[in-house]
Amino acid sequence: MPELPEVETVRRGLEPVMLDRRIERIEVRRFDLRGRIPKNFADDIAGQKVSRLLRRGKYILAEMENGEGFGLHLGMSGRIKIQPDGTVAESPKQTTHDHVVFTMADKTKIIFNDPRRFGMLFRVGKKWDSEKPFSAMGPEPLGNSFNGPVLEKKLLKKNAPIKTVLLDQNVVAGVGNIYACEALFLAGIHPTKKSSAVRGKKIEALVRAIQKVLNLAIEAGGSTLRDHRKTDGSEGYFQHNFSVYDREGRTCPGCTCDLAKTGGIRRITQAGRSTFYCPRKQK
DNA sequence: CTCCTGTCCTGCCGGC
DNA sequence: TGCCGGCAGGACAGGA
Repeated sequence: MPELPEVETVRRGLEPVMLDRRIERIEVRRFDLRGRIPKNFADDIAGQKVSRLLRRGKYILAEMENGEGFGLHLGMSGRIKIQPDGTVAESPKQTTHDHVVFTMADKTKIIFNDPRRFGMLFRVGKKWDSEKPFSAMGPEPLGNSFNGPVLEKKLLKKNAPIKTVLLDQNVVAGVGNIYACEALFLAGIHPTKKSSAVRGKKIEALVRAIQKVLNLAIEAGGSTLRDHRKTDGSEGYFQHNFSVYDREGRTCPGCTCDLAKTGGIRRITQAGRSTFYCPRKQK
């Protein structure tokens, strides 16, 4: 589920309850998420104040007052639930996959829930930027270091289809299956086009398309297909603004095709993932 | 090295 | 209604 906009939505939801607040206690109920939560995780982190709350790609990073901290990845189905002290109890079904519970000094509970357990929770050092997943990670698409020339350099090195390459976090951070499809549609680029064959103005268009779709999705609170929720439990609504994703056989925005003739938006499989595109507008 | 496939895990949806 | 196969927003190992 969570791509950059969903993760950013969650990060923003965490700010008011976690930033500059002390974590009193951490209860890890299940350690066997992806990569396993380190045994000492709770002891290492609890008792400290959160001094910064960042996002890098699809990861949320919490930096503690001693400069170290932790990383959180929501995987496919991860959610963060925030419960003020005294919240009414949830049903067993809602709490079954509550794997980690952070209790803040003011007794607010921050719960990491993840049915599929593809999520990750791990420690990072002061120089997390030069550690494992982050050191090789591509630029932040909404930051200053993402532009045509930077993207072009990366795309030139690849022979895989452009859609597949956009999913590579070392090319650009935070883009996943939904927003790769949407950005390619906006830029008018066919998803099977070879990465290295996307050149010049198309690259500029792709940069703008990625930025546009991510910004719009953040404003909408992300896309809720099944799992994504804001930290208050409400849904994002960008899924209502999809141009092609999950719209096989339907028309794209502003479409003038005869659906009966064209069959509308197509769905193909690339590198094991569904790709949606408009064969008329994407070349 | 690059690229693709399979795998991790659970839940849900559609078809029969 | 009930069961079963297929599919899902991600990341990564391993094989070609």
